[in-house]
Amino acid sequence: MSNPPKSVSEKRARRVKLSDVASASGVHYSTVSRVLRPGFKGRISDDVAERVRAVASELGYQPNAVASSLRTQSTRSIGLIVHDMNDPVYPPILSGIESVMSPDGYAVLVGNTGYGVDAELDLVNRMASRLVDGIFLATTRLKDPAVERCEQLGIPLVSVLRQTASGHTPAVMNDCFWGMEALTTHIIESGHRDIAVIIAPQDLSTAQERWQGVQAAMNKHGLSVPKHRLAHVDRMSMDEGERATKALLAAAPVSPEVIICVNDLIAVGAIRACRDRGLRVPTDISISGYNDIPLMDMIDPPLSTVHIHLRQIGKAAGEMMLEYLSNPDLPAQTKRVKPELVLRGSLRDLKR
Amino acid sequence: MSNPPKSVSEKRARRVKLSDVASASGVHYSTVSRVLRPGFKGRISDDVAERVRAVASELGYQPNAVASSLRTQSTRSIGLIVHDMNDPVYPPILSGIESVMSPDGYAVLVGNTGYGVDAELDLVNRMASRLVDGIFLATTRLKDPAVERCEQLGIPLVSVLRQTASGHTPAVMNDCFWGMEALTTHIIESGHRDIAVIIAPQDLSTAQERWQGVQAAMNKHGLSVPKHRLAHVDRMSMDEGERATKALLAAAPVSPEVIICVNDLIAVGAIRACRDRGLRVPTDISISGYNDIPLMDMIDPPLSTVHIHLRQIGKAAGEMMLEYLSNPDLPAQTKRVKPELVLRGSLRDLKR
DNA sequence: TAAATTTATGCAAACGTTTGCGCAAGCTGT
DNA sequence: ACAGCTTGCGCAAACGTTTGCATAAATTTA
Repeated sequence: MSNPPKSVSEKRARRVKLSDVASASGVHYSTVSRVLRPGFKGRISDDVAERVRAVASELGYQPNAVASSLRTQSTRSIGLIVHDMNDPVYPPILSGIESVMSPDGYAVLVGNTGYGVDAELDLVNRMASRLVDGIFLATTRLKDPAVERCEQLGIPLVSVLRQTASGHTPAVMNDCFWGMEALTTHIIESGHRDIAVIIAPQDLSTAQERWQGVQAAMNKHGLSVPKHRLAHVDRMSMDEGERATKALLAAAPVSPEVIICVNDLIAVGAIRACRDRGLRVPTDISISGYNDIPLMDMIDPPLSTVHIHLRQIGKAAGEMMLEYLSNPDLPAQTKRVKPELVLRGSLRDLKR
Repeated sequence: MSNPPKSVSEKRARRVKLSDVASASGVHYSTVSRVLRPGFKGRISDDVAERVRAVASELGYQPNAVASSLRTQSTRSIGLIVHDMNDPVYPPILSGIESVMSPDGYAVLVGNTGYGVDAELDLVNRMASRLVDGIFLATTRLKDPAVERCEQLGIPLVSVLRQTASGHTPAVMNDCFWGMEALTTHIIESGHRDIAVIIAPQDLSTAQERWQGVQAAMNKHGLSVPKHRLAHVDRMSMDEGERATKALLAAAPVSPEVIICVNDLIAVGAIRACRDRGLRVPTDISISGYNDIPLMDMIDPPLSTVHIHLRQIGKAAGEMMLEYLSNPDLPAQTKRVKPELVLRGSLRDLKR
């Protein structure tokens, strides 16, 4: 019946609050608030302000952001939703965003969807519940329920890397069409004709644009990709690239001259699969990637790819978010950042 | 180009709150709270509960986490402090943490210190201000003001990868001493005698243990590292590795047989620097890393290194945090996870 | 059938800020 | 000296929950 005596738990140290500072300096706590609130000017005499500030720092006062948020309806926190932080494209974006938002006092809440569309919507709801001031969505699908939900809730949204079909979402993207068309053109001009392609789900604008870029370049040269030279991956990982490449190599008796991969990780998987099949890269088969993630210059062979300015895109997205936060009625704008061709050793020149 | 559906002065949509649901279902809002609060059992009749739930979902009610946090003094959010998310060791840790904390409703706030100790303390303060329920510190120094601050504030802390000098901090670490000693022993047993080492700042337990591991193995074989075979890096990046290696190669007329690097990124930089100097790896010089980050099996030459179970460490850290959150009086425990030697092509066997 | 107990709900006080409003002083100008 | 202004600060009401306590109704017990 008798309860065991409650253990002498050292409670979470009592935080000093406004009223503590107030009584210690002999003023009302609203005065303390006015003194300490950044960007509050005038209205309080200098000597009082100074005294309050002294007491506050002596007592080690730190504002309670939760209480402040409840009152001001702004949490100074923003969400970043990605497929999987383990994909090396995302950390530089996070860095970029942080570098512009953090100085303004924003904290970043990251969420991984694991490529799930339900998880994505769930994350938006959870972040909305936490009253984030805005959301960066890097998983934007051409038709995306998460985007609709944000609009419905009135949460400022900036789409990163990708864009919706309507194009009505504020977004900072890489120019994937341009990049992939340029890369494909280079490949064709190096003499390749039997071209295989590994593409990603076409409900992502990045995947769609890259595939369209390939097709545009090939059309321009009177070429096209036959069905047996086309493979699909569900997500961006080396394993998926390996699997798709094996399917590709098994689909026809003779292997293609080159495999254009939607992304570097896929390309690395492709290199692995080719080696497994005894094919030398690029002697027997050429391979290209996209993104130019770190280490692509160090692998064997060094990967020819398209360099995306990820950090710059992150910074631009952060700046765009700041704009929308200060002016919610701004019309949606899309910024496209041009990538750069990076030619290394994984592509053979058949002309020589 | 059509214009976006411009809604008139689209304010942030008014959130439906408890009292809305209450008046719509004809009960007091406290009743609604009791019905909706997860884990509240009994006390409310089934028909009322059902009606309230129906109204709530019809109105799309989502609790205001900020208000809830203010009342309950718990934000269900935790902080993760790292040096730099661009270092590939951190994303798997984040994944691991998220995989165990997210199902319990915790959100993760990430902060990058950029290797700054002031930034670290600042991050702790900012997170404390936001009332995070706990902090994962992956930047723990042997003597760390941030750790002290957390203790002082009573914020549950789990140190990840590293440990303080006292060892009194809850922590999940890799057994760096064991790993580096094993690797070094292997290197010595492969016939290497002229061994160079690139180490990191010794105020980090990881760096310290690895260096001690090297020394222990060498002592056991009657060897030691002369001053001109020792180089230092300030942070973990390829550039730093390249710089340190160049210093190493310039410090003596004859190059060492092997360079043991504190970390994979440093090793990659070392490979680059050696190539720059016209040295072939591993024919002319051997190189080893530590961590086994992704792609280390694909670079040229494939890197011999020590594999850390990063995701597993993240999960263990998450579980430990959950324990401390539910029982703050638990004594500090340190969990060490054993790594694995991964031998690939970057290490030459001088015995054959 | 009254008393005692249980059950289901309402009431109102927190949680720690921010901020509009009001009111004393102190000042200015006539 | 007095009306009007300005300045500096206190007062108290929010913000949207959670939760101890009170209470009315329903049920059981004596």
